Amino acid sequence: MATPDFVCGLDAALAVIGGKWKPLILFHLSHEARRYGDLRRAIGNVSDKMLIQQLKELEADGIVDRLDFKEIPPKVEYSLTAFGQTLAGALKPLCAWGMEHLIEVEKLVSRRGASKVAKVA
Amino acid sequence: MATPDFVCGLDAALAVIGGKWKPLILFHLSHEARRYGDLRRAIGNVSDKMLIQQLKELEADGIVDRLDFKEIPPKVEYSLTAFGQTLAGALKPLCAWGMEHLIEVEKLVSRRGASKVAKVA
DNA sequence: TCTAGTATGTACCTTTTGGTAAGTACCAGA
DNA sequence: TCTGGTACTTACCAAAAGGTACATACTAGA
Repeated sequence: MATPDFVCGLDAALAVIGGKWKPLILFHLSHEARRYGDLRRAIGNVSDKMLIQQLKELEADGIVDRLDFKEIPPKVEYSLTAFGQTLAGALKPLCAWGMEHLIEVEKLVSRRGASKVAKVA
Repeated sequence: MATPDFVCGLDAALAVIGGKWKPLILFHLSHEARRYGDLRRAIGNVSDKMLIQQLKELEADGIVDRLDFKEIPPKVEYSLTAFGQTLAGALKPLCAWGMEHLIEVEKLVSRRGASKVAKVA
């Protein structure tokens, strides 16, 4: 549907940061502006396609700024917009929660993975 | 992978509340315990399969409590665990952000939808 | 000249996710 | 007896998300 009916704002927020790499991007950009390749190395195991795609979406959503230096070889810097900063701020408590309960959550997730493996085997 | 490498806690949190209906469930249960059918009507357009599935996952993750009254006809109540409450608390700022920027986000999302429709047509 | 690095695009495929429709066991009320 | 409501399950299917591999245009350095 093109008319989203967000019930609790949470939906709205997740509509923006939903996507495997977006939280990471937000996280890494919240500290400072970064060049594309720099960002990719920081995140680690992202494919170019994914990173570019998510960056484009975040850019379209007004979360990140893309600064093209028009140089050869290409140089592009990504940073958070003011809007993106507010989002990053709202994300902090959740991030803190995740850090606080990291071990529990890791256990939970790996248990899920285990049961999935067991099903396959 | 069964060994998740959460970089920023955000990942961890999203691993738990990722899923189309989980935020809504958290939201509705954060106020009070609810019977299954009650919850389903509150959320609106969920299918039984989805709601049950997500509830099971949240239960397995120790986020919600399932209280089976062992009655016929069946009566089951769902509520947040203490752990779930902490998560709901951490979620509040994000929820507030979503509410605050609801109009912008709705515009963004419907724009995405529009371009998608345009592509199809 | 050949390789590597810059940022990005694109075609193709797999996995995951979400959704529909049906069925289960049981009881109450019309 | 037939319908509807309780909570839940299952089989099957469609759509979306994610991933791999390759291509681009250009330059610097070996």
